[in-house]
Amino acid sequence: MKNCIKELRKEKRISQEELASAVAVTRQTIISLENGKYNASLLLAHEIAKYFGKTIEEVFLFDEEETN
Amino acid sequence: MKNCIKELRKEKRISQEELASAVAVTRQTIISLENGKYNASLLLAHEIAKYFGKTIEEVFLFDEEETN
DNA sequence: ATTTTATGTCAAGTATATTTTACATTTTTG
DNA sequence: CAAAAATGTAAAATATACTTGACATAAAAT
Repeated sequence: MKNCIKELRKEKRISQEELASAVAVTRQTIISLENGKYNASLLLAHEIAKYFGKTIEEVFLFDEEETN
Repeated sequence: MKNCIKELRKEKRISQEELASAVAVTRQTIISLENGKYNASLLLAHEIAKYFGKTIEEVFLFDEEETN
């Protein structure tokens, strides 16, 4: 699964640290999500989408082929 | 977070087992989600929503107050 | 009434998400 | 250029999602 967190964050011109505290997680978590190291939980995905005023499916892109 | 998996499933008149295999998880997982024992992962949420032809936010209801 | 099918519970195990801490590198700013 | 701010890496610890298997009860079917 891909996401456009980094792009949305840069549009808003905020740092990883600001986003992290806005959605109540660690900066490490934001880094890992942006760099595709793992997937957000449903709650975190919701918080992030809400923060950017988007829907979950707008922020997280589910390319088919990943029913891993 | 709440969800209307059980309701959607009953509308479609399918068993937990059918849903489970359709989205490639265990029946246990479906039971636990329906009974609110834990939250789905983002990927599973997507699979389930897709299966029912809905968006994630239509199936999973994020009552605010749960930034636990 | 009894067999089958569907739903539920419990507990232990594995996998993955998130935290914490500490440090290295890159980018921005004065 | 030097200092500060932002981004990145790595590893160990904790939390939560998901699996497996075994068994109990409820609902539906014959």
